[in-house]
Amino acid sequence: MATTAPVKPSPRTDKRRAILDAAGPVFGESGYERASVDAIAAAAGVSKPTIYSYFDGKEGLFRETMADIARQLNEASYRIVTSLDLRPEHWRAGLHELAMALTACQRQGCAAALSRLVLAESNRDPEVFDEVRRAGMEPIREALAGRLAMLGNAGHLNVPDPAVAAQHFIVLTQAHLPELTAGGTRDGDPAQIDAAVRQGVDAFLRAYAGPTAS
Amino acid sequence: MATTAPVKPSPRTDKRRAILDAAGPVFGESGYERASVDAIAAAAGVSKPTIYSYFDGKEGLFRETMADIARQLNEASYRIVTSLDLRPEHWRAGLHELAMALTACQRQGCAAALSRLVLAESNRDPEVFDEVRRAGMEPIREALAGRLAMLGNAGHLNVPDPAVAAQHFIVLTQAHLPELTAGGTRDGDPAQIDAAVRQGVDAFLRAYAGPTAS
Amino acid sequence: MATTAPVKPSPRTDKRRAILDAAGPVFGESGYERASVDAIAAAAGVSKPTIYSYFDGKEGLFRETMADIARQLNEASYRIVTSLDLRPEHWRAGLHELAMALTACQRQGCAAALSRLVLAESNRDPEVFDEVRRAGMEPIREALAGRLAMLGNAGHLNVPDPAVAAQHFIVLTQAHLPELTAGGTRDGDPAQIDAAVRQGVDAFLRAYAGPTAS
Amino acid sequence: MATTAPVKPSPRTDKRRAILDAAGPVFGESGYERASVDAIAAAAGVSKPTIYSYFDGKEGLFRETMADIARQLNEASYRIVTSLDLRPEHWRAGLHELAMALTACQRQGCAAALSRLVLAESNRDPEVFDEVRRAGMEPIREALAGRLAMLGNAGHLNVPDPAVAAQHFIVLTQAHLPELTAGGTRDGDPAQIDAAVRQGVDAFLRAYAGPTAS
DNA sequence: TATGAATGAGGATTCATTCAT
DNA sequence: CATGAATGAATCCTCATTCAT
Repeated sequence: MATTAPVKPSPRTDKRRAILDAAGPVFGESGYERASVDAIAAAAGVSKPTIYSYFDGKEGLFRETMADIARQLNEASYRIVTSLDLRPEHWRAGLHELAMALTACQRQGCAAALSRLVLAESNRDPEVFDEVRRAGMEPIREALAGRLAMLGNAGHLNVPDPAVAAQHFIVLTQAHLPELTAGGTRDGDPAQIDAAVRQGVDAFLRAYAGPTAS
Repeated sequence: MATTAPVKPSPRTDKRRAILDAAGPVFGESGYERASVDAIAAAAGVSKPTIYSYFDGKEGLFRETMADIARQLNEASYRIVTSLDLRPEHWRAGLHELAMALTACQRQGCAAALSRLVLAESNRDPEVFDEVRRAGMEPIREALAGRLAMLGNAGHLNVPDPAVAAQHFIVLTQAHLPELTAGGTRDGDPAQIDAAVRQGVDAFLRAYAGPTAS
Repeated sequence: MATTAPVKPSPRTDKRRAILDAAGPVFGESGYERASVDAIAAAAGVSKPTIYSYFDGKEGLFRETMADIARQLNEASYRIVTSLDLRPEHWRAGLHELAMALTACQRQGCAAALSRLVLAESNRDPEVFDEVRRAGMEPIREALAGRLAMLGNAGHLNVPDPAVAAQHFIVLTQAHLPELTAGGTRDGDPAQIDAAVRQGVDAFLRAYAGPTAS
Repeated sequence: MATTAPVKPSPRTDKRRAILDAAGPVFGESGYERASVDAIAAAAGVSKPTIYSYFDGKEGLFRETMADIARQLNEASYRIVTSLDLRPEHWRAGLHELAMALTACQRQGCAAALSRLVLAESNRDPEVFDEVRRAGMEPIREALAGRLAMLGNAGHLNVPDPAVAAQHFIVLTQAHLPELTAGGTRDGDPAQIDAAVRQGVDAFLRAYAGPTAS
C-alpha cells in the first residue's frame, strides 16, 4: 500500500493526463466515431503519433478515457455516499442530500456524457460497457447498499435486499433526469431537477420505510 | 379485396417498408455512423440510389427508421397498458402482467436498440431524440398515468401525481434491465429479468398503495 | 423547297421547343457538367425519358441547344448587319449603330452564355465548337465583310481583305466586353459598354477609312 | 550554394509544385468538373489525401492552379513587353516582334487553356475569374499601355488613352487566334497565325500611328 | 522521444441512363 | 407515347494509422 497512489508527476504522466483530459470533451461532443484523433491531438496540444505512443489506437484511447471519467465519477460519488449521516434525526434529510449530490455529480463535467457514450458503443465494444459499469457504477451501488443496510439494521428502513434497494433508490431519484436534460445533452432546469429528485426520494421512502420504521 | 391493410399496398409503400425494415437491424447492430448505406441497401435488396429517392439522405433515413420503430413500440405498449384489468381482485396481478409485457415489448425486435441509438445521437441530432420521446415514450406514460389515476379513484392506489407515478413505475420495473441485458445488446436471463421486474412492481406497490388502499 | 420552313406546330415540335428553351438557361447557369438532366426536365415540364426520346443523350441535347441559340443569335445579327445604311451621309453613324446593336444582341438572352459554354466544352467536343462557329459566327462575319466591301467599293473604306476587316471590326467593338461583363456572367454598365463600343468603332475607322476615303 | 532558386527548395515546396504542375494539364484537358482529383494525384505521383493537405479541396486546387499559370504567363509576357525596343528605327519591327512573342506565349504550355478554363467557371466562381484577370491580364495591359504611351510621347503614336490602345493592340493581334486554334484546343498553323498577327499589328498601326506620327 | 508528412481504405452522395407501366 | 422507378458507376472527401526526421 505504499506507492500505488499519487506518483510524482513525470512528464510522461503529464502528457497522458493532458490527452485524457482533452479526449473526454471531444468524445462527449462528437461521439466515438465522429471524434477524430486529429481533434483530440489538437485539443491536447500534442501531435497525433504521440497519442498512438501513449494509447492503443483510437479504441484504446476511448476505453481509457471512459475508464478515467468513470473513476473520477466514482470517487466523487463514493465520498458522497459514505458521508451519509446515519443519525436518527438526520438520515432522512441525509438521503435527500445524498440524492441531490449524486445527481449533481452525474451532471457535471464529462460525466453527463459518460453513460451516453458507453451505451452507444456497448454493442461494438461490450468490454468498455462492462468495465465502466464494474469500475464506476457498481462500487457506488454497493456502498449505497451498505448504507441502506445500516439504516435497515437501525430500524429506519425495511431492506430485505440492500442491493435492490440501492438500485431502486438510484433509478427513482434519477427517473426524470434523461427527460429533463435531453439525455445528458443539455443542463436542464435545476428547479425541476430538484423537485424530481425529491419526489424520487419520497417514493423510495414510502416503499422502503415501512410502517414499523421510525 | 379483404381489409387486411388499412392502406392499399402500393409498390412504393412496399419498397419503403422493405428499406425501413432493413435499416432498423443495421443501425441497431452498427450504430448510426458505422452503419453504411451500402449495407442497408444490400439488406433491403435495393440499390443505394433507391434509398436516396425514398429518404432524405442517411440522416433522414435514420430519423424515419427510429420514428417507425418508436411507432411500433408505442402501438404494442399502448395495447398492453390499456388492457390493464382494473377490477378489484385483478389489478395487482394486472400490474405485474403489465410490467412483464412492457418489459418484453421493450426487449423484442429493434426496440431494444431504439433508446441506445437515439441516446447515442441525441447530441448531434436533438430532434430525433425529442421526436422519439414525444411519439414513442410519452404516450405510453400518459396512458399508464391514466390507468394509475383510475386505480387511485377506485381507492386502490394513492397517486397525487399520476404522471410521476407512471414514470416511477417504469423506472422501477426496468431498474435492472440495462445491467441484465448489457444495455440492450444481449437478451439476458429471463428468470433474472422476471424477478427484477417483480421486485420493481412490489416496490412500486409499497410506495403507491398506501395503508388506506385496499 | 416546299415544307422546309415554319412547319405548323405539332405537339412533337412543341415539346421539342419547350425542352430547348428550358435547356438553354440551365446550361447557361450551371455549365455542361453541372447541369443535370433532371433540372432541365423539370424546367421544361417534361419527364426525363422524354428528353432522351427527343435528343441523343445529354451530349446531343447540349449540341442542339447550342446550335439553336446560335441560330437565333445568327438570325438577329444577320438582320442587323444587312440593314446597314450605306448612303454616304449615313454609313458612319450606321456602323456605330451596327456595333451597338450587335453588342446588345450578344448580350441578351442565352447568347451571352453561348460562347462561354461552347468554349468550355471545345476540348471535349470540338464538333460543337466548329458547328456553332460555322452556323452562328461565320455567316455574320461574311455578311459584315460583304457590307464593308460595299463601303470599300463606294470609296468610303479601304478594305483589301474584307474578311479580315470584318473580324477586326468585331474584336475592336467588343474588345472590352469580357472585362465589363465578367465574361458574360453579369450585365455590366451600359454606359461603359457604349463608350467602349464607340472607341472600338473609332479605332476601326481610323484603321480602315484611309485618308483617301471620304 | 548557388543561387539558382530564390527560395530554398523544401520538400514541402517540391510536392506543392509537383501537384500544381500536374493539375494544370489535367484541368486543361478535362475541364474543372470532369477532372478528377484522382487523376491529378496520379499525375503528380502523390496520393489523394496529400492533395487535400496542400490545398483547400478541389476548388482551392483549381484556383491556385489557375493563379499559378496566370503568374507564369504574366512573368513571361511582362518580360516581352518591357523589352520592347523604343528606338525610332526599331519600334515598328519591335511591335511586330512583341505581338508575335505575346501570341506565342499565350499558346504555349497550359496558358492556352487558362482563359478557356477560367471563363468556363466564371459563372460558378467569379472570384477566380477576377483574380486571374487582375493578376495575369491587367498587369500586362498596363505595361503595354505604358510602352505605347512612351511611343506616343516620342511622337511615333497618337494614343489619347493608352489603356484602350493597349487593349486594342491585344485584340487586334489576337483577333483570329480562337478561330485558328479552335479555341486554344489545337496548335493551329503557324504560318496562318503569323499572318493574322501581322495583319493585326498593321491595322493597329493604321489606327494609332496618325499622319503626324513618324 | 515527438512530430510533420503521407497514405490506403472506405463512405455518402449524385447523375446519366434504361426498363415496366 | 410519356412516365415513375431503379440502378451502376464514379466523385469528392475524411480518417485512422504509420514512417522518416
